[in-house]
Parts: sequence; structure tokens; C-alpha cells
Amino acid sequence: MEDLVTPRQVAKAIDVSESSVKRWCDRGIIPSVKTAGGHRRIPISSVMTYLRSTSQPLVSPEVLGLPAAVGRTAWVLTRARDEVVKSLLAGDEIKTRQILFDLWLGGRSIAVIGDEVIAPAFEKIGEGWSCSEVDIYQERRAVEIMLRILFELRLGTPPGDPGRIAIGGTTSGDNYSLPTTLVEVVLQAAGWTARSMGSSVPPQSFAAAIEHTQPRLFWLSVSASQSPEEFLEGLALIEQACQKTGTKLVIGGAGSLPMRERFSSGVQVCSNMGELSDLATRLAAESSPPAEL
Amino acid sequence: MEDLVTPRQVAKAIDVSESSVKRWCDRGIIPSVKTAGGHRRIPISSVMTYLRSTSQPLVSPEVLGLPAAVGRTAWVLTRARDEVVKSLLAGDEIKTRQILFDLWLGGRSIAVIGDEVIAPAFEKIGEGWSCSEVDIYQERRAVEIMLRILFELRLGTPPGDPGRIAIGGTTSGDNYSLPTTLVEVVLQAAGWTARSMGSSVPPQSFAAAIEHTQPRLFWLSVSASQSPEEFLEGLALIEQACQKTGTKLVIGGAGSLPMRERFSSGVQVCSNMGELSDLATRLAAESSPPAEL
DNA sequence: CCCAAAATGATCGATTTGACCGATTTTGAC
DNA sequence: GTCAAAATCGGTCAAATCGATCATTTTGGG
Repeated sequence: MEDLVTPRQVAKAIDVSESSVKRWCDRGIIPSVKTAGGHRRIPISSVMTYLRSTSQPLVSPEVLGLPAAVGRTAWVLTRARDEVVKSLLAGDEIKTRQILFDLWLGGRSIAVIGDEVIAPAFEKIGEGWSCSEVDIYQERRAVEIMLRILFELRLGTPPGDPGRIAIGGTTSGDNYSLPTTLVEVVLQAAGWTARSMGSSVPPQSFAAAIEHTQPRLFWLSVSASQSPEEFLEGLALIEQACQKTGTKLVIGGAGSLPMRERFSSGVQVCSNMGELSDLATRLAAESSPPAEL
Repeated sequence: MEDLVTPRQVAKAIDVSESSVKRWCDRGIIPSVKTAGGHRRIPISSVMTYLRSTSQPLVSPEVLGLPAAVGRTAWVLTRARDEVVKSLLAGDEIKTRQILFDLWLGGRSIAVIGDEVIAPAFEKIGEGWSCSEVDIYQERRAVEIMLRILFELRLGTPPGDPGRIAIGGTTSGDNYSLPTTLVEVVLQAAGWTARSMGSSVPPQSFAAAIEHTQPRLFWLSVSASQSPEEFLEGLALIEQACQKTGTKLVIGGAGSLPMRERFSSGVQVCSNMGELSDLATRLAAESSPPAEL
């Protein structure tokens, strides 16, 4: 796990000449730093960003210390989803990572990957589970694998503005940690410093977290359909805290849709990661006017 | 807090060789002082100045955070634990990562870090929670932060032998994902290909996973004390599957200790990560005779 | 199709870096 | 205080990188 690599390593990894890499560094196309002696050192995240922007294939990821089998194929979203379901059920972390990283390096946003691949894949796995084609351990293992991959993607995304803080999670009774983790990564990609507080947090504790952290954004991921009354009661507490601190409150997830009419007007509802990403980008632009160079 | 660090620490922190740091010190690029015996000591401010001058990112700022931690005394671990508790409660992911990576780079095994720092830290947080000094969101947030750090440590550990597979997790009713994830990382560090299946998996599903995956090792992490009868009943199913596939069964965690007399003789019990690491290393050596070069 | 501009890849001497080693200093434990 | 282990020292040397130059390939118009 190296963070800084040399031009030669990058050249080998993406199969171009060393000269080109050096030129790109000097022109700022690949942001890099120099040692005291003038040698270039390139952060892996710079390489990732460059690859994403040009849709270049990563030929030899192992040279960068990245897990093997990252980057090669151009995937169609629907096809990718089916393959992800297959490799997740087989417990094949390598294959799953390959597919998702290929999509990501191919320039797709995490939000799109979430909406078009990850969410439908787990929906499918959930279906298979309910008609007992899928064993519980397969579903749990799939969640674990996806969590690891999401964290790796998060490492490849530049950290957000430390002044734009977002927190969130799921309330009591909701144990699905995957969606709220996905939200965290999506928000970081949108320039936020986001941290999920995990799942099954009581509303009053969320309220305390909001008042203590004073985030600009708070998200609630509602996966399972739960008792609307109980949820709305807890939501009131959270809303109150948000108003006190001037925090924008965002709710999403399948479980929230049946109740969306009963939310008060200040609450923003997102039905997928794409909407959330747009909203987050808009909020970020509002709060801090476009910085000039 | 000491603000003088050694060339080695600086080298690790900014990801260059020790030789380079020494050269730069001698050339005055990084102002340093010398001890009576001629060893270089570098003020952290010098390093900061150098980094600013090259606009270089601090690759492992953790190393500069706690210079004392490369020492060997027990109080360092104790001190680290207290610091970890503090930064976890504050939700400071950076600081927590600093401390743990510092210990790790200082040569301590993940097992030791787990036993001496992570486990006692969460025990302490749990105490604070039960006497309501700690809010629930702080505990949940701490778990999330530690999970991310564990995954990063896992990325930094070389992948294990693909032929030595270990799986495991927690049974129904046990929602603590942290210990089983820690086990995964410890086993990988011991040369295994380990995958946690997550928490709250029914015993019969574990049995299916064992028969399907045929691992050489299966672990059960028992955090909460649960009904012994129910647990032992589920355990019987798992044990049966292990016997069928020749899988070694290992149980650990505070919740398992009160019942350890009632386990059958084939079951191995580990009371901490150190024991588990030793056992895993022993098993690995047994099953595959020492490969010669 | 042809040509010029731009991008890429290859090469070379000078410099930097990283690894190594025996000697010395520092550190932690007793 | 004493002692052994660990860390650091200073120096050497091979390998990697630098910057600059030049040949080759690709791109984009007319």
C-alpha cells in the first residue's frame, strides 16, 4: 500500500512511456510533488483521477500496489450488475472489485454505480434470499465484500472540504449499514467531509450528534420499512436539532418513500444516489461561492 | 509532548529513504540538531517547513504525531489506548489512525494492537456508555471509524496463501462486527486468506457456508453474553459441518468464556488475538510444511 | 492526399535516491 | 548502575530519475 509512486511505476501501470508521464506531471495534468532533489512523486489518487478523466485502461495495477485485476474492461451497466450479483454470491471479492473499479475508472460516478449496479444487485440478492435461492451467509458475505470495496473507493476519492461536514446514518431498528456507507462515499465524491455514524442509532442520540458536530448536512438512510409513527416521532427530534444548528436534513432509501408525504417541508427527500449527489453539489456551491484561481 | 523525531520516523512519514533524510539534514534542507553522540534529531517544525516548501502531502502524518510510540515499554501501549479512547469519542478519525498506524509502523503486530489498544479502548467506551457518560452516537461512530482503519490496515498487509482459507463471523443476535473484522485482519497477517461473513448469521447458514467453502479454519466471535443453551445448540450444527469438512473450529470473545467448559474437545478457544495469532501461525505451519527456497 | 503542429517515445550524461555494512550511540530492562 | 538489543552513524555503490534533445507517430486542416 504505497501512496506516492514514481513516474516509471505509473508509466508501467498505464503502459505509456516514462517521458509522457513526466510531461503530464509538469503540465499539471497529473498533479505531483517533487523531492528535495527534484525527483517527481505522484500520489496514487492523482493517477486514478487522470485515468478516470481519460478513460485509459489500467494495464498493470500491481505496479502501483493496487489489488490485481483492477482495470481493463469496458462494462455496460446492466451487464455489470448481473456479473456483480454472480461474483458477490460466489464470494469473489477480487472479481467484484474488478468490475466496480473498471466502471469507476471508466469515468462513472459513484452515484451512478450505486444506483445502477450496487442497489439493484442487492435488491436481486434480497429477492433470491426471500425465495430461499440465496443463503443468508451469502447475503451477509456480499455486504461485507461491498463494504470493503466502498472503503477502497473512498480512499481513491480526494478528501472533501474540511469545512463542509455531513453526518448521518440509520435510526434504531435499521441494521443496513451498506446504504449509509454508500452515501458517505457519494458525499465525499461531491466534495464533502462525510462520516456515517453507523446503523441503528436512536433519534435522540442523533440529535445530540447534530448539536455537537454542527454539520451542514445530515442524512437519514431508511432501508427497511418500519412503523411510520415511530419513525416520524424520532424524526421530529432530529428535525428540531437540525433547525437549531441550521443543518440541511436529507432523507433517502426505499423505506422512506411511502411516508414522504408526511415529512415537513424543510426535509429534502432523495429517491436515489444521483439525486443526492446533485443536491450535495448544489448545496456545496451555494454555501461556498466558486473560488477563483 | 516531544517535538524531536529521528530520521527514520521522518523517512517513514514522508515516504522517502532514511538515507535521503540524512542527506537533506546535512545539506541544511531540513534543519536538524545533533545529540552529543552525533545522532540527528529533527524538530517537527523543520519537517513541516520542508513539506510546505515542496507542497508535498504528508503520507503518514501519524508517525510525527506520537514519537514516543516507537519505544517498547508497556506504558506506551497504555498511553496509546487512552489517546485512542479520547480521539474515538471526539470522532477524530485522523488522530486515531495516526496512533494505530504509528504503533503498526513501529513494528507491533495487529494482534498486539488489538489486545492492548483496540479491545480495551472499546471496553472503556462501553463502560462510559453504560454509565451514560458516552452517547450512543459516539460509540457507533467509534465503531465506524475503527472499521475503516482496520480495512486500511488489511490493505497494508500482504494477502495470505490462497490455499489457506478461513471464514467466520458472529451468530444470530450478536451485532458486533468489530471483533470479527479484527479477527479477519489478524488472520490475514498470519498468512491466511480470511473473510468475515459479517454479524448475526444463523448457525445453519454458517454450516452451509462451511460445507460450501471448505475452509481450513472457522472462527466464531462471541461478544455479547447470550443464552448458553441457544448458542450451544447452534454450535453443534457448526461443529458437525466442521467435522465433515475437516475444518478447525476456533471460538473467541468475552461472551464465550463463561461457557468454555461446555465446549467439546475439538473446539479451540482463544481468549485474545495473541492466542489466535499463535494458533493460526501454528496451524499454517502444520498444514503446509515449510517451503524451501 | 499532404503538410504542419502536436504528442509520444527513445536516448544520454549528470544527479539523486535507496540499500547495504561495520562501527558507534541510544534505549529499555534488569 | 550495568548490559544487551535496537537504532543510528557515516560512507560506498548500484539503480533510478532528471532534464534536455531528437526521432517517430498521431492529429487536424486545407
